[in-house]
Amino acid sequence: MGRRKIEIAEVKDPNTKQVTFSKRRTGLFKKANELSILCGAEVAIVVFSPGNKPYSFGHPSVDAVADKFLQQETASDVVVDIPNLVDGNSSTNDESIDELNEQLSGVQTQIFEEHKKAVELDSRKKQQNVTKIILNKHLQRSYLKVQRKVEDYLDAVEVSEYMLLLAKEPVIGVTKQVTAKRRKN
Amino acid sequence: MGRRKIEIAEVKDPNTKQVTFSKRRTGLFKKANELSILCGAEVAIVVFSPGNKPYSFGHPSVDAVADKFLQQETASDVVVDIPNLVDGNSSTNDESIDELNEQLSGVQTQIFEEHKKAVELDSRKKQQNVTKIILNKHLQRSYLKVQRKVEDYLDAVEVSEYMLLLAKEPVIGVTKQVTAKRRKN
DNA sequence: AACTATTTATAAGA
DNA sequence: TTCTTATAAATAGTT
Repeated sequence: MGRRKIEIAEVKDPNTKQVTFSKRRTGLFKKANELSILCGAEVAIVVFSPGNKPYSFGHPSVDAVADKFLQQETASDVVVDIPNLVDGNSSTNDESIDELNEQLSGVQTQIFEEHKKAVELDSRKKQQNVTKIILNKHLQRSYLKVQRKVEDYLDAVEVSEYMLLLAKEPVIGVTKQVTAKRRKN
Repeated sequence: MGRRKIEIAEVKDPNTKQVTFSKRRTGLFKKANELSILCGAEVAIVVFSPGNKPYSFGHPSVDAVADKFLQQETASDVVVDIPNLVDGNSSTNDESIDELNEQLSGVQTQIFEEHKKAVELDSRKKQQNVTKIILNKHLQRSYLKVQRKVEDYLDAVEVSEYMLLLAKEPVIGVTKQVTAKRRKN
């Protein structure tokens, strides 16, 4: 889109590279803004320049979109991780595995929710200009809660570890069921 | 850039909106890819479609760029928050405040490093297909460490809270010094 | 920073 | 959806 067509390959001249970065970053953010308005889409972009300076665009905000994305990532990890533990190793008792999975995902949901609260507290902290002291105390409480949940969860994992030792055959049903919940992309 | 010029305003027809989103999301990611190659820049994009489906682009990866960005955000928060606490309230002893700030940022650095380790462990977990059990135990240890640091830090904050009660005059020097470290954007 | 000759993205239509 | 194409928009090289 210029006087000449250029190859998409690293620009060697540092000065040209910086100019190109500046122009194209502006263009990219403009496109992102148009996309968010035209389609009501949420968009977050983070870019580090050749000189490693951070630039960001977000609608409604980088943090809001990032949190939403990371939560989905976390949630899908949570669901996917369980069969990795069980699959390919097996068991003699499908029902007890199902039950275990159910217990685990319950605990994981709790961890997730607590973490979400901690993150939300942190965001609020940025928006309102409240003193650090009070909110950090809330954060500390949330961390404590998360930590207890993690402990509980690890106890549950120990149980499932033990069950693996007793296990004999692959539990394909569990894997299938959970794989379906994995996100694309 | 089409048969007609369009206003940058929400597209009403849901079908057109979906088509527009699809085309423009493709275009946006293409531009992002070109930017990353031409300029050697790190780029991460997350978009939620009108139907709330997540799409992402990342070079070298969304997680890598997001982590880097969030770490900077965290680090800058840390530096910026201290003067907010002190500024506009005051003190009688600049030296002791400076010293306190120094102590606090030391503790904060430790918190940050521990959190970084925890995050890195989590990323590694995704990449390698190691069992969940072992890594969660590491994570648990990291969380415990972070928590202890947070406790230590909060103790330090208590001290500074106490100093505020004793304080009488604004400490402008501290605010200036630290404000300069705030990132743009 | 501005300016354009060109290339590229894309809105509408099939 | 995918393709086509007229047109709008972005931008590479220049000033």
